Amino acid sequence: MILAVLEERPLHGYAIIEALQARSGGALDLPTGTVYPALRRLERAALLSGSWGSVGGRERRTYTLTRAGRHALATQRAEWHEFTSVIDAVLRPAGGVS
Amino acid sequence: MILAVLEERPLHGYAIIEALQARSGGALDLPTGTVYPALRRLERAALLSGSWGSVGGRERRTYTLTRAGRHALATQRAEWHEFTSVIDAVLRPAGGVS
DNA sequence: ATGCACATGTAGCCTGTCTACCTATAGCGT
DNA sequence: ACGCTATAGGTAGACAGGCTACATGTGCAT
Repeated sequence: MILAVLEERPLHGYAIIEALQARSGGALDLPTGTVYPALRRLERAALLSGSWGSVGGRERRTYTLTRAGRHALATQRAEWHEFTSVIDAVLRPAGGVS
Repeated sequence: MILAVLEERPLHGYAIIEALQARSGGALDLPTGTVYPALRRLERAALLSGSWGSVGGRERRTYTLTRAGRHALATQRAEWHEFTSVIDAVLRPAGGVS
């Protein structure tokens, strides 16, 4: 999901959290203790590149999707759809029309 | 998913694993170290009731959905659909037709 | 007799989310 | 001037749950 919100444009951590809230219609409210470590992991995995910048006196770390990140996003979107298909198949009500 | 496969009829642990494989078209192959502890948790939560029985000399623990289990299944199916909707909304490609 | 499918189970590792904290600045109202 | 709130980034430790690996034993076919 982080990769997805960064697809449009680079954002800093706090803005990523707000973007996730917005896109989910308020359903998601990921705490910073979840997002910041996740960003570190994604950066370590080279899917994001982060850079410090001072904007309006504020220190911001802005993250941008790398080429590998875009590729990973596409792959993981496909995996997500495959995953939900499998779960849906298992969860389908037993009540066959048979 | 375990609750879902038990909806049709009671099954023992090994058969639950096979049912999950079958329903998922082979995509799922949950190891016993995942399923058996899960069955314990579900039983402790009173969503399943298990009973030992000797079938063909084999000791089998057959699990049946409780009334609470059926209720939980319905609830969790709804939660799953809501959950995937939220994720899908976040993952949707940014490329709006706008 | 050997090995495979059936059948149940535990121990411990590992990952990742969450709660709870800490730090610091900008802008606003009083 | 002072405090509050939103903005901004971060860590530590608790906790849950899936997975690997291991342990045990039966029925049946070759």
